[in-house]
Amino acid sequence: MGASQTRQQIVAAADRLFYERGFEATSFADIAQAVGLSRGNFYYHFKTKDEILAAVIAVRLDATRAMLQAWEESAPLPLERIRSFVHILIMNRAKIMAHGCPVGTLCNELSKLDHAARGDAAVIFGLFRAWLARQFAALGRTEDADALALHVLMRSQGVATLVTAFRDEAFLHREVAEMDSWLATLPPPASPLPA
Amino acid sequence: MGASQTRQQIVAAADRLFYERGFEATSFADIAQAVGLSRGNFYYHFKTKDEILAAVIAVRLDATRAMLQAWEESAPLPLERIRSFVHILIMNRAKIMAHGCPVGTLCNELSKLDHAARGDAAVIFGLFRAWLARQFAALGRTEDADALALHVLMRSQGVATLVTAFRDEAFLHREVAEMDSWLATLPPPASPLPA
DNA sequence: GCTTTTTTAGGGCGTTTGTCCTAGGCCTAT
DNA sequence: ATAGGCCTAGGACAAACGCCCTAAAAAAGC
Repeated sequence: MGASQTRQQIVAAADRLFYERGFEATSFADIAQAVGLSRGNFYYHFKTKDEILAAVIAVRLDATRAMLQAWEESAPLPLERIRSFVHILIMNRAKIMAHGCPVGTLCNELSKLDHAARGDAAVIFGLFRAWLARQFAALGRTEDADALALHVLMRSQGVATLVTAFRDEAFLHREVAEMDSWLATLPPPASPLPA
Repeated sequence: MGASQTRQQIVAAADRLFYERGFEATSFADIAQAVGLSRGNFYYHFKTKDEILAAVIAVRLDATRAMLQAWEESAPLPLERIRSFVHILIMNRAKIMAHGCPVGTLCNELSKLDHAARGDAAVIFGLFRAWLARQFAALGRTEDADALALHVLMRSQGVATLVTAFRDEAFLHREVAEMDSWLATLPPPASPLPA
């Protein structure tokens, strides 16, 4: 098997395990076993655990960029695009209920560990933030586009955290519906903030 | 030194370390060192790590109950009481920026570990939820009191997560102000949801 | 077909983990 | 003063951790 293929498999397995179990709780052996590789062979592909983390973050960045672009291509209107973002809460509800938001939980963990890659993980949030801000700007909210973007991001994170804690799917649907109707009452007018 | 005093010191140190570094990342040795005790001596007070976790959760439950009661005693109006809750975001902003919300991050971590105490940690959230619901009910929102409670809880969690990721204090103050004005426009009327 | 490079398996390095035991110091009560 | 129970220190335990080396297999280039 080609080295780059093995590398991709390792990163894919690490990506999944870091999400499901957390970064620290996932060991070299866990990832190796998931890929069906010997632990020792790992060293050939990744010298340190931080190197794997960096690769996982890189692949998540790429995946996020691809997702954002796909949303932009499948939905012409900014409002629809923002809804695409909000609705990942519903699409991924099973995983979110079990393990939370992949981005939020990773950022939290790396913050606690005071890990060097802490900022890199936050860049994934930055991607969503900038993309959402562009959509709000396209809606005419150029003044508070970034604030609105953070507001939407904040709501998603809050819903993800509570859904993980309470496993209450009805709450998730209620809050998504609430965000939808909030978005509907939002358009052009540029008042100080949401309201 | 009395055993119960030592026990309290251990729990206090574990409480702090679990918050700052996370549960898994904190070792017996870390806690022992923080208290100035030998690692081995630990076994006399706590047989297992899970036992310490249970004690920490218990102490957090008590602290939360005490805090909620204090808010109730210092503020006669339900709206003021809810504001007391929202404003812990500002009061604890430094710690939240560094380590997130103690409750939310613990719930997230225990979920990933599939830990037995997972549900116990969520009970802390339940305390806030029930208390907030009572305040909303006192405001006349008996129908959707629980939904409103979860909504406020959700916002706090979202703000905490993003503040940890972006370390953006201005965002925190903006969202708290937004929650304040949302609360102000809320009172008696019983519409389907926030708005 | 042979040589060279890439990829693999397996084991072992030292350290740290959670857990547990035991010997002894301290305080109290008699 | 002495006996007893509470508390502590220090270390030992197997297991697992991240990390590293070496030799063989697989693949590639000539």
